[in-house]
Amino acid sequence: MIKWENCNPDFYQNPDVVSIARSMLGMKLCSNVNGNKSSGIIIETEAYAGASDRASHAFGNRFTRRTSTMFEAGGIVYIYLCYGIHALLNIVTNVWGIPHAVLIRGILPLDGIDTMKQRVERSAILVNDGFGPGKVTRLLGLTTAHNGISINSDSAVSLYCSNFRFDDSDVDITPRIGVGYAAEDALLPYRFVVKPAKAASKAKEAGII
DNA sequence: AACAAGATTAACT
DNA sequence: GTTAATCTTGTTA
Repeated sequence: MIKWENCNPDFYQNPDVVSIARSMLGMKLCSNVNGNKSSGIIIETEAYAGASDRASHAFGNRFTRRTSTMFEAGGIVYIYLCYGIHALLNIVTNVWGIPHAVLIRGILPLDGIDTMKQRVERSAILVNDGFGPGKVTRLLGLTTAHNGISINSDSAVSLYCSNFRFDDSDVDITPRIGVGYAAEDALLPYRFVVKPAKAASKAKEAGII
């Protein structure tokens, strides 16, 4: 039986955003919006290393109304609109003043399936319906209105750890998606993926599903 | 004040 | 494989 515990606040302060992105795989991401609770196991992440990373909105410490969220101390969410349609969810990391973030690109749907069905107007939720950064926020009911809120059990967004981990052999490490404009930084191995079908079978073995 | 581009998705052919 | 949908943001004038 898996026991989920509130993520330690220190977890978000770690200076190594790439290692945080890897260790978030297998953790449980929960939302509580208008009293509707839902959750999923994180199966895909990307690290964005702030000032030194050409793919980051905060490259060169660019500080604007939008990026200001990332300069806050780790442990809050950065949610922005992409292509005018999709809300993308990031976990802000590192200490105040260093704009690191981890983009949540995929979850395995877990709790609150009925709520998710309503949100996507479908009669069923499949294993890959949370695979894709815009689909994550849609399933969880998160929007840009949630930008900047802190991550804890009383918040609309919370994150939980357990002794469950995906093995390295289950994790694909690749360059990040859609950042071709980032010159040499586009090639960095900052994306971590567990394919939905594999994640589902591992979660089943562990008794999570 | 105007404009080009974007950390995407679903529905096409 | 291609493309439309859709709109905020940051940059330039």
